[in-house]
Amino acid sequence: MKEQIESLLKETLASLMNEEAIPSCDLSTITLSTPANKEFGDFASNIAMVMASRAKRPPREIAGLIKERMERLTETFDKVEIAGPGFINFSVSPLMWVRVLDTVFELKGRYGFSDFGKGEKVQVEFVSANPTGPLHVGHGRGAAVGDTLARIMKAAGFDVEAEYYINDVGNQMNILGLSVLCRYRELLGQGDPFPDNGYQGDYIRDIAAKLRSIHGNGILDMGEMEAIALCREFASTDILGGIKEDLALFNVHFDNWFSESTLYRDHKVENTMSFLRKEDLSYEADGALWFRTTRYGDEKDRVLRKQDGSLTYFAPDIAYHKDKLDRGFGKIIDIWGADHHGYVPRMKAAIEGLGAKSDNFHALLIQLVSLVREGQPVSMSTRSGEFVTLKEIIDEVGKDVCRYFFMMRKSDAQLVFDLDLAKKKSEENPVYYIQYAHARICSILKNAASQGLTPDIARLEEGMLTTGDDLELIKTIATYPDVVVSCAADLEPHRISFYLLELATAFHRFYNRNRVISDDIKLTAARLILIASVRQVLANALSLMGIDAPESM
RNA sequence: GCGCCUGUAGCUCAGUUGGAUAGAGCAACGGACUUCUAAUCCGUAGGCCAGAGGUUCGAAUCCUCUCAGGCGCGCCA
Repeated sequence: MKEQIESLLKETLASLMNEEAIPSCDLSTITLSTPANKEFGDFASNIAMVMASRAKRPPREIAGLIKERMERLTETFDKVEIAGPGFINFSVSPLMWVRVLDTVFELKGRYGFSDFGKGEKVQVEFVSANPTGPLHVGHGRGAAVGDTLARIMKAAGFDVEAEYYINDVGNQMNILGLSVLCRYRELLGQGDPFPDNGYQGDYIRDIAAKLRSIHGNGILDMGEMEAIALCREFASTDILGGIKEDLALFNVHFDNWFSESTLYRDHKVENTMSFLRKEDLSYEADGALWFRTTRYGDEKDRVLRKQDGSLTYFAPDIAYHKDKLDRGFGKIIDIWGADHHGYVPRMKAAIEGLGAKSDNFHALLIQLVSLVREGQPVSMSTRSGEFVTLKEIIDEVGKDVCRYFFMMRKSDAQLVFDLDLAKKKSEENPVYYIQYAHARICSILKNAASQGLTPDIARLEEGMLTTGDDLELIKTIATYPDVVVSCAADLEPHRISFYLLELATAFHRFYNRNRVISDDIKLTAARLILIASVRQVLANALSLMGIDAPESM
């Protein structure tokens, strides 16, 4: 709806500009706002005030010209008014609003989809946890945000690929191998001291036990390097399998799993290094190799290859992002923990050095999650193996609650996850509030069906649903596509959770004040169409969040 | 010391990129079940948008400074 009105406004402005009645300006920057106060109509434009200074005429005079043209569109508008310093307020006619329901019925599960993204190739990379241990709560938030964002951007017309980057190279993998080997030897009565920097969690013992049941004590006879390598490969495969299971349980989907080791195998790291040297973006100093990131605004140059000859984490990461660019993504979105924010300028510099624009790259930073149980913080530290896994939380509170809670805040705000609240099946828990609205509607529809009544858009009579709560509900339904677009455009998927709350609230209010099934046959038919539309939109929005829409509760 | 994020009702947070009288939900208080699910609804109360300047028709939003909290400033990953 908003889009329709916007394009009408733009047409009007374009014709006024042609007549040189108003100064020309960039039409693409024009947007409508929705006034906080209902008395000001459905949409408002400040365009007259923006133009006033350049036109050297009072804003209300310019507003008058626009109003006069727009008013002629009597099918669309009930009234167009000038208010305050020069706002133009549009009240859309109820009949226009009601037509939104035709769209919902026509598009069904695809209502809310658009071609906003115009098929642009986008990659969202998220979670990307090292395969050295199970996913914990913090990964869960990244998973929920990333998966939801990917779904939203698909709906908004982008060509999206969700990717998981597997850091399966480097020292931490050897430490993993060594940790498993030690536990394995322990099982066989050989008590080597456990390494200080080893992975402490019990899952390491489980993996060691699996190795024993497969290999017996055969690994004891191997050379140290060979044994570690075997343990490393077995453990990372096993852990990655577990990660995949947890993500599936969480309804998180990836299109691609990208292994860091393939960057080396396919010489991409090497090629990227020589590319940088050729472009004079790297240089030798103090026995190390540096990237000139300062050329692109970083505060200091960064090391690519250390004095000892090994590469930093940054080096393969540049190769990885070069590979992303080579795959043709116009937007590269990385979802990182907020503690990596110092890494952003460096990566932006790398992107520019590789010949792309820094806007092609977006780092979405996810702030910390802290757990609270019975009012007390639950202590977590990865190093000691004392952490709460994602799976434990899902098992405790359920997938739906978990996903919703992770999306309740904008991602750069810290999140307190209250386990007691999450488990409450009451009004305090927004997930149940929303799902309850969906279930209620299903219940009414079932009830109606038992009386032979089914929602049929063809039987919607003109003039129905044009007032009061009915109209309010329709207006809320109508904003849904705008919400999806705004989430995608601003990379703020959390807004969808607030929209759901708003729609559920509007429905519950409607339900308590109005009857759907009544003696009034025409009104009943119309309201069945209305609530069926609400149900559809609830289901659509929930599905973008990967949350179920239950038919009964 | 430098940089980034945060600061909005008692609590937890929104605020559509600068718009009109700053909004929800909890908690508090008062109401609504013979009626399609009360896991719901209606009403009341609650504010110097951390503070001070500035930019303009107009600021919670942009700029500068101050204060408070969090996080980063490796040839770690």
